[in-house]
Amino acid sequence: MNQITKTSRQADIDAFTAIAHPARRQILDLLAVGESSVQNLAEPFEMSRPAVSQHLRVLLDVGLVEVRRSGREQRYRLRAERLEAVYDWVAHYTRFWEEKLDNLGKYLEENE
Amino acid sequence: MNQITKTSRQADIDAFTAIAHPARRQILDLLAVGESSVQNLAEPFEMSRPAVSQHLRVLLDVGLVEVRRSGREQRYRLRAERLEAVYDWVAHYTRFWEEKLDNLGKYLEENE
DNA sequence: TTGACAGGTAAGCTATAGCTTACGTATTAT
DNA sequence: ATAATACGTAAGCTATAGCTTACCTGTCAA
Repeated sequence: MNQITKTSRQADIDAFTAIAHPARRQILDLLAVGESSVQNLAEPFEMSRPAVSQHLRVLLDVGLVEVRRSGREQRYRLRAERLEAVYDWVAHYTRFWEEKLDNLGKYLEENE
Repeated sequence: MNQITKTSRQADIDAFTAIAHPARRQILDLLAVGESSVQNLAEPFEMSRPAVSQHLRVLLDVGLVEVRRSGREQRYRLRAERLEAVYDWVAHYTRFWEEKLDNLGKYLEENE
């Protein structure tokens, strides 16, 4: 369409979409341990390294990771705060199964 | 490929994928209030009713909702427990921003 | 019983996610 | 200088998500 569309990161894809793919969740899990190079991140996967790069790009676009250069490596680091919106959304639903746990608790108390 | 593939619910798509689409999250939000008919669920959306039906089908496939017939209505109801896996995954990451909150708390204490 | 209502599903289309291979570009090692 | 390493990105392909319209079935109302 226009130049901006071409060059800008697409901000319209959100964290929910980013974590929908299992490979991207796994990448985040790896980064939760600590900063890592692409090589390192790509190793556990069956897919090609460029494929992993593309997943990293998605994560970068939504701000779930950040990069810095270190020698000839690109070191990726987690930015978990961007998961907060997801957490907030799901957290609202916890009451549905926690209620049941409460009920179970009551049941156990009353039938002891 | 085979008959089973044709007729069976595809179990390979998980809750993460199901909640990736904003419309499906909104549907779940509506159902969090209470059971509802398709009509009712479809009303807030721009898209056609069949489109909503298809989203409901996805939610049904992953077990996030269940249906029962009531007269000529199909009443959908939330099964939020299926979000527990999602919750568990994201919850692990809360420490990343809660740590920061803790640090802020300490800072405030120490500088009061 | 005939029509209106509620909703699922098939068919068909478009856009794009996700992968591959091939190539370009920094950076370091020799 | 040259080769090797560590990436990113472009090009191109396939599969499918997500939508539409059209049609079908099941239920209640007249």
